[in-house]
Amino acid sequence: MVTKDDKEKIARIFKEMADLLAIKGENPFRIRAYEKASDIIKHLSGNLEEICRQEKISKIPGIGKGIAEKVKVILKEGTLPAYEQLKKSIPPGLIEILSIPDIGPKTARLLYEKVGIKSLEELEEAAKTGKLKGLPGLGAKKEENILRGINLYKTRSSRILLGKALPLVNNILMELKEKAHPVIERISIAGSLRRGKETIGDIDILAASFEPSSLMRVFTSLSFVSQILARGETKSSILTPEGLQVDLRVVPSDCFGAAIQYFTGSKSHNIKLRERAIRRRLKINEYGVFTQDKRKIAGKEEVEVYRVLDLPFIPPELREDRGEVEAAEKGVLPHLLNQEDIKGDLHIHTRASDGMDEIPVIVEKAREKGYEYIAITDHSYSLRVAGGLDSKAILSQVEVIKNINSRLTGIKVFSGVEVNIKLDGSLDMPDEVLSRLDVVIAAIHTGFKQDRETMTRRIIKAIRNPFVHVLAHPSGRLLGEREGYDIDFDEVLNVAAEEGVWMEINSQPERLDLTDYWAMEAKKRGVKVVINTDAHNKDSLDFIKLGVITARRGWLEKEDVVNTLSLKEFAEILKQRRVRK
DNA sequence: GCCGTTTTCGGCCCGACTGTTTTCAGTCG
Repeated sequence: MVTKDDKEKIARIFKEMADLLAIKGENPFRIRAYEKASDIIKHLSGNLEEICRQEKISKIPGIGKGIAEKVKVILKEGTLPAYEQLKKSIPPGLIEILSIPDIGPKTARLLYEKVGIKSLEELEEAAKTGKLKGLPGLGAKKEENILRGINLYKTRSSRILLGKALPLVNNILMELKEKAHPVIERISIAGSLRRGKETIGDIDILAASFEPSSLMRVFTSLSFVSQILARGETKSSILTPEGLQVDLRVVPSDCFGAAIQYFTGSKSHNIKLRERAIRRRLKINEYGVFTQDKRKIAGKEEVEVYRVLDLPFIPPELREDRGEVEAAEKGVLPHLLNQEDIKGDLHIHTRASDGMDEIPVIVEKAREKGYEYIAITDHSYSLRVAGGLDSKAILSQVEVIKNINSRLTGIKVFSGVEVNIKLDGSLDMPDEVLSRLDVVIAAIHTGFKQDRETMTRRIIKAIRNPFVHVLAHPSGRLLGEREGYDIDFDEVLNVAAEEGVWMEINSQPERLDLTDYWAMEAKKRGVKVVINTDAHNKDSLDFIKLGVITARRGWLEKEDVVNTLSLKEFAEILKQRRVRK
């Protein structure tokens, strides 16, 4: 039985091998091959053992005979001789010091060979006692930087949530524009933030300016700057007091398109484009696309870069080298859904359970957002900590909602529940009550640590209940806090496809669950998705944009998402499901 | 180690910044 964990394990082994080979000073292209293989396998869809058995593994671009063989060995033996061998020649503790800024493989090797450093602790000790300066290429300044880097590494909050980074970068942009607007021609976020990744390592900003040096001067003296890491004519890096790195790159405005393409990444997406350019005897850099006689044929607008490679514009959320370049080439890129396509929110809590607002307040906010409908889904009885409602309370809420609807025009409130899935997979509300609700969302809130088999059976039992419409936050992960449950998600999706149960993309910043990856897998199996906010107050309805970004990263189109339907269409779907029962 | 519109060898994305150099290596994105 091959699981997603096996993919992760193999990916980890290859990444570690890449790092160890780098420290050994091996051929950089061999190292990149391992890194690339690690990335490919981590994001591979389908059953890995099956793919190997059918000899399809070496057909995957980036995986050749050598790596394919190694994957098979790991699947069979659980480990890899070449990897074990490598670990003997280079202490694996060295890998951690590669995370220190300014220390790469060359420096790590130097430290190991000349000073015998094998771990981060030994590095810190050596730097503190001044044992580093005097080594070739290592002066007092570098030693100082290493110590500062270690401190930063230890204190630095790891990656920050997309939902936190977006408001933060808006503040930064606002202050920058306010203080430097005369010299800013164009400005945009770039990097993983623009691609909408669920967590962000650092913030990348790109600007076009005819006076880069004065823009840099303003940037490095903004109110939130606690440390300047680098300051040049075209690139500066600073740290915020929270230890978040913000990079600003400045280019002339006729290069802005090429630069924003370049700085948006991802790295592997860009490498793929550059390889494509080389085949066309073109060269891409952040200043433009150039012919062999150095004539510039694109660069002012991002779309031109794709156009001269005979590709349509590829939305930033897709640029992860997950087949988007190939899809673009064939003209089969998805028509990604937009936030305006969302017509309702089906997972909302009120003061009846653990929410902060009453239904009419939420309705007004929903109306502002242009919604045609919402569903009120408070917790069910067994979730006592959240003030869960029993059958009687839910049924009286149904009457309240009926009453509210009778006075509303232009928007409809559906009554529903977020029913708790008990340890054995049964629901904590009887079917006859569920049958009287418009929308039933099932979710796990307890017993997260069940083993894979038990948890998989539990969830499958819950979504086999004919009254359940949606599985909420299906993986249960909390970014930076909790791993998802141990489940066979392929199996769950297959059952969901059979039963016509929808998978939720929960838009809470720390959830974003389904993940982009599993949203894509759901789509492949014909499982519909619902994008909800799980709002506990009216303002949280705005989190919907995070869910939409996640859906876009999962290649979802309007047709894949149930709550893009108009009220009429959506009510019809609900009715059809009832008939089926 | 991977790959092929220069196809089984010989390439492999490209440039900025820093610190240590007196012309460049290492790191980073």
